[in-house]
Amino acid sequence: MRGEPLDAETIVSATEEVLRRHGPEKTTVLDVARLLGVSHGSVYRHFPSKAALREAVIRRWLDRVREDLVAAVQDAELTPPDRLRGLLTSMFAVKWAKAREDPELFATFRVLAAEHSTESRSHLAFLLDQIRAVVADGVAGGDFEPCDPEATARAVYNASTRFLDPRHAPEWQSPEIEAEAASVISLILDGMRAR
Amino acid sequence: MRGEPLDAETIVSATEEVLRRHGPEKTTVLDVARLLGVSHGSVYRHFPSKAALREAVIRRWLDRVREDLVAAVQDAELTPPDRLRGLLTSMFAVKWAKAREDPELFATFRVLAAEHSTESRSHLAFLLDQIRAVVADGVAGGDFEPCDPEATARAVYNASTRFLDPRHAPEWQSPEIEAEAASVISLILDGMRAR
DNA sequence: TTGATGACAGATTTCAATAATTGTCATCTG
DNA sequence: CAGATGACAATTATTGAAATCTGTCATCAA
Repeated sequence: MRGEPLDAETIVSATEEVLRRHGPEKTTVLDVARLLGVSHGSVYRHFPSKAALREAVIRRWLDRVREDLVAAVQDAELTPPDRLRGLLTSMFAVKWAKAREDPELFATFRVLAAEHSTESRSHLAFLLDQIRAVVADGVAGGDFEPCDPEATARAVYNASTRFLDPRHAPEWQSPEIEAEAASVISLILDGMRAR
Repeated sequence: MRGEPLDAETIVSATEEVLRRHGPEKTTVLDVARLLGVSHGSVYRHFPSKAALREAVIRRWLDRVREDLVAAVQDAELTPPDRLRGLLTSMFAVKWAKAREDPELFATFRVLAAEHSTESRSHLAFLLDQIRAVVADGVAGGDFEPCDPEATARAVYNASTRFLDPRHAPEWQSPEIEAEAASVISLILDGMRAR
């Protein structure tokens, strides 16, 4: 019924657009099909359920957050402490930027993320792994106190919860948030540095 | 219409009871009056609005949390680092206990606290002050690195968000939470200890 | 006089009927 | 045949009329 062939990617983009316009509660498969000019049956050819479609949307969103993060981290010839500071600062900045540029859309993705814990968990695993790698480097090179990098990475992440967890997004509007984050990062780094 | 005189305290207790039974969405002033065997007009003699009544409930609840915390902190002759560890551990334990013993009631109070930010803020100020006092002691006695106790207390609190903020209560069910909290506390203390 | 009452207006919530959505699938089209 | 369609049953959301609640206040009782 249309010129271009309908594929999953196109459907995901259309879904994102509908989500942007109507929010997570009011987007229906029918809306998505309408935007694409196809019947809703065609959408079900590519996704087995509405939940699967929403999951594809959140997966792509999280993929892009990871891309942004990788782009933001300049893996220069810095020492591990400086690299860890840079990594955390970038993690915060990437999330804060997303949350600030379009708070409603961010809230929408937060709902989707809460719905699909598998995707959220694998995103968390990625973040932890980024931290763990820098910690391991620092321990190996003697910049950090000896420790289990896995456990320490988790502690660092946990201490950063306020600056990373979307549930705290409202607080990210405050102008003080940058100073508070810097203060926590310094506290963490001081705790890890070799004596 | 009743033997005992109706006072604000009695009304607050009855409101707590109704909240416990019906949850925050479904408790009405009429329910409270019914439980007390008075007309709802009598409730309005003591509280100008339903919001004011709910605020009184959350104030008393937070008062009691503070009492529990003060009781839990043994101000023994410990060094400031050990006292800070004990303080944070107690703060976590008190909140976790409340959340675990009756999750629905805890969720109810969370709703009330979100409604009345003034009360929440003054509760936060209390917690920060407890931390600040120990930090100041430690800095004065040379146990901690020199720092601004006010700012450091805030950093310590921010790093503890995951273990203190009611929005994270679901995670407090996990058996790993104690180990994770201990790990973050150690990270924080290592960062503060004098070198 | 102090404190309780219940009628009342306006706002909010409930509930059942109505409409829309989800997911399936037999059918159609190129 | 690959891919799209829309009728359909089951589920979920919307709607609007009726019920309930909030907050006020004139009235009453002790």
